[in-house]
Amino acid sequence: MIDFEQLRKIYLFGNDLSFKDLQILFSAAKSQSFKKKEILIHEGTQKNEVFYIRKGLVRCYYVNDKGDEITFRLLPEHHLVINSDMTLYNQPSKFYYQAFEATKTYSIDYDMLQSIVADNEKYVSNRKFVFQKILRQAQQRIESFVLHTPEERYLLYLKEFPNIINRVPDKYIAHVLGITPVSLSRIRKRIASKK
Amino acid sequence: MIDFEQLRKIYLFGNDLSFKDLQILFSAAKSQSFKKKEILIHEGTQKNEVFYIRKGLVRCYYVNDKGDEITFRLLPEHHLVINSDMTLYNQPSKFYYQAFEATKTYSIDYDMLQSIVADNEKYVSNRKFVFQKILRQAQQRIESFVLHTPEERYLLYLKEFPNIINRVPDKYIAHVLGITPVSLSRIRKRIASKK
DNA sequence: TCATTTTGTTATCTTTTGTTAACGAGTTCC
DNA sequence: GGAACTCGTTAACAAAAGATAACAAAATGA
Repeated sequence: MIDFEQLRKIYLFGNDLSFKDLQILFSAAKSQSFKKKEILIHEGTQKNEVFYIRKGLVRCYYVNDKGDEITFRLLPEHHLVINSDMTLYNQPSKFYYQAFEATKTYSIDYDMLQSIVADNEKYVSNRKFVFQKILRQAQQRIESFVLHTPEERYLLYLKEFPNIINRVPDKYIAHVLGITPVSLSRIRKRIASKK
Repeated sequence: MIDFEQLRKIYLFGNDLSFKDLQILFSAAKSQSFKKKEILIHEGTQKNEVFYIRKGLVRCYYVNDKGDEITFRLLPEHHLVINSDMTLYNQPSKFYYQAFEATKTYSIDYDMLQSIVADNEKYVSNRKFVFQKILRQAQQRIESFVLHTPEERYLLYLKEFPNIINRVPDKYIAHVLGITPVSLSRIRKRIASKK
């Protein structure tokens, strides 16, 4: 059974790609399923695979010197999982990317993707579109750190990712916001007492 | 007199662009000079001009509700000044971009740049290269907020931008790091007392 | 040169955060 | 069903940060 809503979302992820264009990508991509807690990208790996999350939620985290897991970002449906250390620095991944829910993806080797893109003008303009989308997220996140307090940052996150907050423990959100879980708990209490 | 060192830097800014390729760009770009405190991009502007800083230093800042100037980033030579609100959101600029030193630039209208790029395959691959460079900086900055303390963040900034710190007041650096000038002063004292 | 402004530091006080530990409510797993 | 683990909250204390003001040094500008 075809899930048209999902097809539409996938279609809208790109910019002006026809279904035929998407078909080329799909034929090169493979469909994968991950159980909860399975690792998509392992720390230290030099493998450069790009995942499109069809369903589920992926947690990107870093393990520090003390062995603590610091959640760096949370990726829900219709987001891309990219080994950014490989893509940007050609270095092994600092991060683990772990399915936090049962997750279904389409995935494709990064170099393969590049060569497909290079062959098709429409993909090139689409790449620009995707780059811009990623840059928007990055820019917004930096602004939230520079221009806002932790409390404002939390409220902004709630507003921007309402579909994430009830799916993961608060401690993950805390780390994403650059604060500790205890601190987030206090912030929540403070917000509640204001209303 | 041709400044070969500067030519080399400009050349290296791109990826595999020949001098002939650069010439096309140069002929479409204009050379501009800004005195200290002159504004390159005004808050609220919808003009989308891209500047390559040949010489000097540009301060990007935001004016908050109270009228305080919050420095968002500092851009030295061989960096790009981009109206990111226009480029990413098609919205008027939240920020001012101001020459903090006497500054010389090459500039070009963003849409013009896009059409030049679209006409030349080498520029397209170069655009990817520049996007990646910008993304690297963004990623690194986000990591510094999530994974490091303000003190570590300051030390990282010193290491990464040694050519900026002695050219601007510390209070600008403080805001870029997401802390107050008073707090940065204390951090500096703490660091000094450790040694 | 001299007055003005800007900048960095310091002090004081308040608020917030980090750290650690404890507790209870859920959840998971034998 | 019961032991073990996870999670959010709270408490207590220490450390750090924000806000504000005061002050001196440095930079700026007429």
